[in-house]
Amino acid sequence: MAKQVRIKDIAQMAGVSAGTVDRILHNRGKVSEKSRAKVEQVLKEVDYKMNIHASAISFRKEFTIVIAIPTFSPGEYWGSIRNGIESALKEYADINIRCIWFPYNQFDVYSCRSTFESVADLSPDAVIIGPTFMSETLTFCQQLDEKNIPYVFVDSTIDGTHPWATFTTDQKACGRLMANLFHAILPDDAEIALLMARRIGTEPSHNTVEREEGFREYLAEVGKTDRIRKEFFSPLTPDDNESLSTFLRDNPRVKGIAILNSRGYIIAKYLQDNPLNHDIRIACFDMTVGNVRALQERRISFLLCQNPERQGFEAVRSLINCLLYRQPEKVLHQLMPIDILVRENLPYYKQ
Amino acid sequence: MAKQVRIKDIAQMAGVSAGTVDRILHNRGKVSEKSRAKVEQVLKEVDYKMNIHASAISFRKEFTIVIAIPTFSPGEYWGSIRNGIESALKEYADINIRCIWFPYNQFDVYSCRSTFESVADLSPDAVIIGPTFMSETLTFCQQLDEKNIPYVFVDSTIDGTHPWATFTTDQKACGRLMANLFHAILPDDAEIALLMARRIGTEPSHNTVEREEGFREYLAEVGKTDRIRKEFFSPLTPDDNESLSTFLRDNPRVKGIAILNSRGYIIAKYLQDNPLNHDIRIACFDMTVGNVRALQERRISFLLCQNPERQGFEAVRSLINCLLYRQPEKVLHQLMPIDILVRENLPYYKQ
DNA sequence: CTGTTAGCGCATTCAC
DNA sequence: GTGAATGCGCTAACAG
Repeated sequence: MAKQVRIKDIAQMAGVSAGTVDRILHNRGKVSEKSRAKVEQVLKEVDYKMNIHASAISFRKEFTIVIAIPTFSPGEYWGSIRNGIESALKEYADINIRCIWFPYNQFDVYSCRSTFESVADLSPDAVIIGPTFMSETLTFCQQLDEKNIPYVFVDSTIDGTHPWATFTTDQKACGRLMANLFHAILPDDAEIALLMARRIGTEPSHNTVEREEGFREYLAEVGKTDRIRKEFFSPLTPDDNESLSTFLRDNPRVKGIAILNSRGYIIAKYLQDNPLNHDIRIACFDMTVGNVRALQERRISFLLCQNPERQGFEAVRSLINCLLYRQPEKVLHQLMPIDILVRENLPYYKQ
Repeated sequence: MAKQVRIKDIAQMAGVSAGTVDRILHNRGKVSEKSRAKVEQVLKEVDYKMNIHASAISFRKEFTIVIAIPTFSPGEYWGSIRNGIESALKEYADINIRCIWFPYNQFDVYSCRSTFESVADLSPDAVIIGPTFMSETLTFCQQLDEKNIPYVFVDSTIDGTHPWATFTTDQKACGRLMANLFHAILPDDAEIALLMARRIGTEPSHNTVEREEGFREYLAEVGKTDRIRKEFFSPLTPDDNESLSTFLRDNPRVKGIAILNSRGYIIAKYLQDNPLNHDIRIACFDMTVGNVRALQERRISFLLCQNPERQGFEAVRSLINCLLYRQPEKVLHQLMPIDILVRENLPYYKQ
């Protein structure tokens, strides 16, 4: 195994000093054309890989990174993202990172707007954004672009921005996957209910729309579009879902219920309280506490998970790469794996 | 955010020198009871976390670690473990690790025995073992124990040994999961074929036995033990599976085929060449190239994957922790998550 | 047994 | 523009 090449070695080979090589590697400071040419020649010949430990240790600057994601109740999706971020901060505790949380209310545009404004005023070294409002995020990112502050997205992306990296899930693929599962588990003549959470005063979320697209696309491919029965329910007043009873009574061939967000446990609860005389399989998204319990008790059959912890973790990791090493990531837009959870493999995903 | 506590700080607080603190932290060298007590008192009060970068950088010793796992053809299970090991070595390139591969033939006891003997003679700093032969591994580990050489297991464990860590899958849970899936996807009156690969001159592998146990256990729990139809096939001569044809003809209610190892693609190929007049769903283990292709082409419905890359990666990682920091791992016996792969989420797992 | 000291590879500062 | 010098936190060798 060849010995690692050091800055000093490169300097010697190029007949300059270590300082000059450093200036070229990180393009900071002025360097004469002659030196630059010589060093770049050497760099082409040898495979220089910086020693990240040495780099980290002699890097004394403190970074401020701001995390602007929606607020959440314990055990919810955004909580997992936060967990991922925090475990990354712990892992990289040796690097001097000051981290400021700027949560905003994802159901209140004004909250989002004012949060983003304060962040922009603060001029941090980098930002992690969990976007929900499109135009607000766009404006925000333009400000960051102007100030040359790098930012990364978690959960989803906003078009027209220039993030350093994104860590998201392919929502359409999620929808396709959900359809794939139901197609696999249900008898040929069964119908599938697509239960959508009713949102007051807002359109359905971007994620949900994309998932439905994928869901329908897959079923169209296998020639089963006519099996879909779409219906709405109220996630906030679960007991008051009389329409759901009617719907299920009127559609006795519905053998599967797909919920394209994390509210499956509500339907599972409803069915537990108002049992039918035949089996119905439920699938939904995200390892929230409610869903996990329902999965354990077999009231939910499948859970699709988009690795939120990992999204948070990787977001921090990539920003550290950006700030410390200014190395362009190889994968700028990383799509998380979509985990399928059933009761039997659930225990191995906790942690 | 509180500033990191350094060895120097602890030394000052305890009224000793940095050298003494270092000796206590890593219990090397002799320390008086008095000093030890004082330092340990301080350590209890402050939350010391070593700066891994500083540690890594001043660590100049070269480690030799031996990797003793079965040989494999490209794209096979053990190849993924190797990939994981290599990507860990790349990630930790700054640490001076010399790594020697000692592959052995998992179908030849003598190969295993002689390989293990050479490794023991070599006296490396640490060993990664992919065990297949029980008593040979046991003897080997005893030798390592005597020489005080740490070792970790990947894939599976051997009882009676004292590994530093293990990275395996709960094979019984794998079997349960497989049963769970078939239970979910098949109509109530369907039967499930349990196809076992015939091995010449040896008993079925330990993994397979445990998986079958789990498989039967689950079906027993849901009262469907009588749905299992067990049968053997020859993985080495796939075209010569006349008995398979007979079996499937005689058991027309078999709607699912469970294969408890990675040879599902062979059955899928067989069914492609000898089509039946009804649908049969196939599920098996591991993301080998053959299985991945069959999954893409919908000839296999489900693949269960035990994260072999991660096993390899974590094995290296834990050994580095052991050798460098002598920190006991919090999780010594780590069970990998069991991923369920279908055609639609497959793309997001390549990498 | 203990304290002191010389690096590890890199970032940064300061003379030249 | 450039090179030399200093220090980051830790390990290891050495002198007492």
